[in-house]
Amino acid sequence: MPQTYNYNFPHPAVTTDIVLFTVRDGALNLLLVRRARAPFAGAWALPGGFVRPQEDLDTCALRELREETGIRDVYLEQLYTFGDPDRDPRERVITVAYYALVASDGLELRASTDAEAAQWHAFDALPKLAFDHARIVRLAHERLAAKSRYSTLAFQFLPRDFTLNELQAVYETILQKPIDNRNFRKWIRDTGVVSDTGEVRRGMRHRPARLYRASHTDGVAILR
Amino acid sequence: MPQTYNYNFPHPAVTTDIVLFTVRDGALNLLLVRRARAPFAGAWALPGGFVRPQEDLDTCALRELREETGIRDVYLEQLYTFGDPDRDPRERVITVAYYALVASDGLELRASTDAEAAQWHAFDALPKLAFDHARIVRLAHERLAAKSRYSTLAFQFLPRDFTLNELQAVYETILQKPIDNRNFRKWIRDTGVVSDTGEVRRGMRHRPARLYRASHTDGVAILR
DNA sequence: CCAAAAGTGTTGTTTATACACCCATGT
DNA sequence: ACATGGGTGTATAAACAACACTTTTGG
Repeated sequence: MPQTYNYNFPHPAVTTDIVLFTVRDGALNLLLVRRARAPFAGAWALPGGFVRPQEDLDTCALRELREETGIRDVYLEQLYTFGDPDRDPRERVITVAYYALVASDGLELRASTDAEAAQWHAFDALPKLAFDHARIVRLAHERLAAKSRYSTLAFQFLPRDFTLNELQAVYETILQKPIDNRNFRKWIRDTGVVSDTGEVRRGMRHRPARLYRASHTDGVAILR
Repeated sequence: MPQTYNYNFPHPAVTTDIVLFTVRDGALNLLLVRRARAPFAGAWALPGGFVRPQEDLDTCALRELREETGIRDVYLEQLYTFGDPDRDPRERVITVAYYALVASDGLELRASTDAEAAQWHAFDALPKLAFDHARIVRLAHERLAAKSRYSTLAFQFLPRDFTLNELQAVYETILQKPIDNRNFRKWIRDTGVVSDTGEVRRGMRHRPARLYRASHTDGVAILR
């Protein structure tokens, strides 16, 4: 006989959903999982799931990401809480949405043999999404673009060491517009958020690029 | 026999809490209610309460404000969701925090005879607050100050018609620092967010001040 | 020597800051 | 007439935007 949990007034279910971004081959991508069960069986959805009784919201988001995609060590930030009474046809489900950023280099998705496989999708060619997830994705992207303008958020898409042109390419991808590279280099250097490692990246068939890394140890610095 | 609500996995309770700001006599104030029941009986707390099954989160916040304080027609915006498993000693309670702004002129609090009276408190002389409400208040104030710099949020503290010096005083209150008034007037006029009503405020024992009102019909405009 | 990306300065424009006096009214 | 807050301009500094050529490497 299954255990039940009883309350003397109605309680909604609470989930976290995560919009995980990365930049791969110069395109903004995000991670979706294919739903195995109804509702929206077979549709693509954001990774996420129910909050456990003794679990912090951030912890829940990280756990769900790890369980559904095998990915850990992401930059994670709360986005917004969606609580439309009818957003899930089964029962009242309030979702605390997060967005997360991860560098794509050396990133392995969990073996994707089963039906609940996680896959990267190009941001500008997304499939139809389950629930109100399209709305969540839209808001996450707005926040990503807005916050990139005044913080080092975008650094999270790159490995520890990177060239300034790689960083610029990330900004161009996020903001969806070209940036003047002299102005970009001046800006990024004047803010003091990168330090020259002294190393260069060789082996390309052109002039080697200096390697930089973020000056701040971890997290995201706010500029201006 | 009381009705119970049964689920086959644990569900947290969900509340909304509202940090309602106003500016009264040149000071930033916020509305607190005194708790009648345990936990924290007798302590001051943010107005708020449980989300009903068929109720949107925003609607819940507005309803709780109305019920506990009699106040309606506020500017309301979601702030952050707090879900520390131990933030409420009774059971797991996740709260979706909001902040709200209201003009203080002609504002009547609900009759405050009972123990659950709502009262305005000066922001820089707040009593100890119940739960994690002090943390919520701190975040709300940071957001208020930050967003005032690039939006017309602060207009919400004033009635429809106002003088530029009244508006400046509101900004000085929020930002906690003096502003040069020639620069302020230039800024606010160049952004085009106010229009001259042609009216003036007379009866003061000094030169009458021109009255302005927000150019945008309602809501908050983003500048820059 | 060629292709490819790395790297570098100057100028004009816009935006932010600092600062002090006259004006219109009510009493 | 005087006290009170309302109202105005200019000069300097800082931030931002536009723009094109030289350098270094690998093949």
